Amino acid sequence: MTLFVYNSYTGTKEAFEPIKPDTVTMYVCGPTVYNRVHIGNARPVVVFDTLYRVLKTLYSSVIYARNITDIDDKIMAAAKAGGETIAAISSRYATAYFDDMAELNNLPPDIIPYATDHVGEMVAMIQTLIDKGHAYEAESHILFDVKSMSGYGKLAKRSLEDMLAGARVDVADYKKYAGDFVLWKPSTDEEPGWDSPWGRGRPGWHLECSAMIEKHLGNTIDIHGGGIDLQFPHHENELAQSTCAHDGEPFVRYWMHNAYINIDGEKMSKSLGNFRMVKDLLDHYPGEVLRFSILSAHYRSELNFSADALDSAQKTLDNLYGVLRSVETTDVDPVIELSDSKVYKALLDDLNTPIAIREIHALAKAMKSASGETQQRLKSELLKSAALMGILQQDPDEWLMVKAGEGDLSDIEVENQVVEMQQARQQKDYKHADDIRDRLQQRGIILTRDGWKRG
RNA sequence: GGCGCGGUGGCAGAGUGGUCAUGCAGCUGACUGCAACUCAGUUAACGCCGGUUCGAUUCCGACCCGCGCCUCCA
Repeated sequence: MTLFVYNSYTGTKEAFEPIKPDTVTMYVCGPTVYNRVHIGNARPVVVFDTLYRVLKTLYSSVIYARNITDIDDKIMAAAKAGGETIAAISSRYATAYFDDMAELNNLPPDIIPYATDHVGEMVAMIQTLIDKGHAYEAESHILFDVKSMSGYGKLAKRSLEDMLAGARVDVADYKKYAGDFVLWKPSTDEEPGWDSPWGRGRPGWHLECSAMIEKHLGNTIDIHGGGIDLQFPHHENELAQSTCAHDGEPFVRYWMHNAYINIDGEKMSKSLGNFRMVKDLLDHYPGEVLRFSILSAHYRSELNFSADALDSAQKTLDNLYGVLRSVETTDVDPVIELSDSKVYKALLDDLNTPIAIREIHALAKAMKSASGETQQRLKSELLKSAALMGILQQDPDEWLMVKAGEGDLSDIEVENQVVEMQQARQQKDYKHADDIRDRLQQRGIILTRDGWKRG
């Protein structure tokens, strides 16, 4: 089986082939930790987590690194505003980030490098770039000399001249060329800083990824992922730094970028208030609903988040879990060849998760009408292929009974009410029975053929 | 101003030069004391205008609309 991925660098879908036959190296840009993360930040995590799961089925070793940017002017501003150190701020929000991502069923990466742990490596890379004639010092800043690199702009597929022609931003006058970007900048005494050959200062944003990739994954990696917004300038500049520091060695074999999540702010705020942070969404929906919503669109398409879409995702998962619950699992777990799975096949085609989800529905439908061994085989295939996307792995009973933000009536109280209602029905005391039903409904209890559920 | 992306049924969202996406919602039927749940079935789309073609939602061009990026500040 071959994985195909869309390579942003070449603009085409390509058969994936790692440098080493059995090992894949993947790096995904993580967050700058100065606040709770936005749902948009969750998309690359969910997308590349899915890719990570798929890669693990194909290669014996997959090394996945996702960084934490813990030095940045935004963090400095937040620290100053709150009277805290940047370490306190970044550590608090990094922990919150890990919690949020875990709620969305994301596997932890193998390596989580922190920028502040790699200042030495960054300084070394700057020195290399200076020595090789790709960087220069100006007014205590070290700048990357864009003109020293041929092919700059190739990842973003734009001409530098075009971009600069239309730029609306003032250019710092110490730059030799307007396109040059900062590798190192000076810190005042009050600002966080590290000693360097060029004085006390701090690194430019793009540098950390180059330095950490070099240290943990090598000069050339297989996959580099992140949001499309990072393509330029962040990834373009990473590419420039790393390539120039390594005398033109290839930096990344496959660049992958996910599109944005759009939020209809007005609509959202009407129904659910401030809705953009993952944490806030988790107050209204289980993490798996958010994950399912993210995966319901192809990662390279823009995705619309709305209360409608999330409610629909919730309903869809409820239905799928309901089907799973209706089919009891026997002791025998049939051996399933993933290679026969249409879900797997869809994922191998550049992570076509909408098709994969369609095939999950097809499996569920087939499973319902099947019986015996066939049914068990279908159930196993359904569960194993859904696991590739990190969904449908919970106990269906728990999923259907317990939902985020519910739970003021205990299970036993509900049971008692249901029994009382059934008795009233048998005695044809329909008024009493309907009263109980209405009361349960108001508390979010839905009666079903074989019992009840919260919803 | 420069460069680029997108407009699919009520909503979300795939895909294809000529038979189905799929899900949620809706509708019809079964079940029910009536409902709900469940089950079976079903309606409905391809921004606008030209062109290519036997045939275009799918290819080409113009137009309209929406969106993104333009360099420490995703």
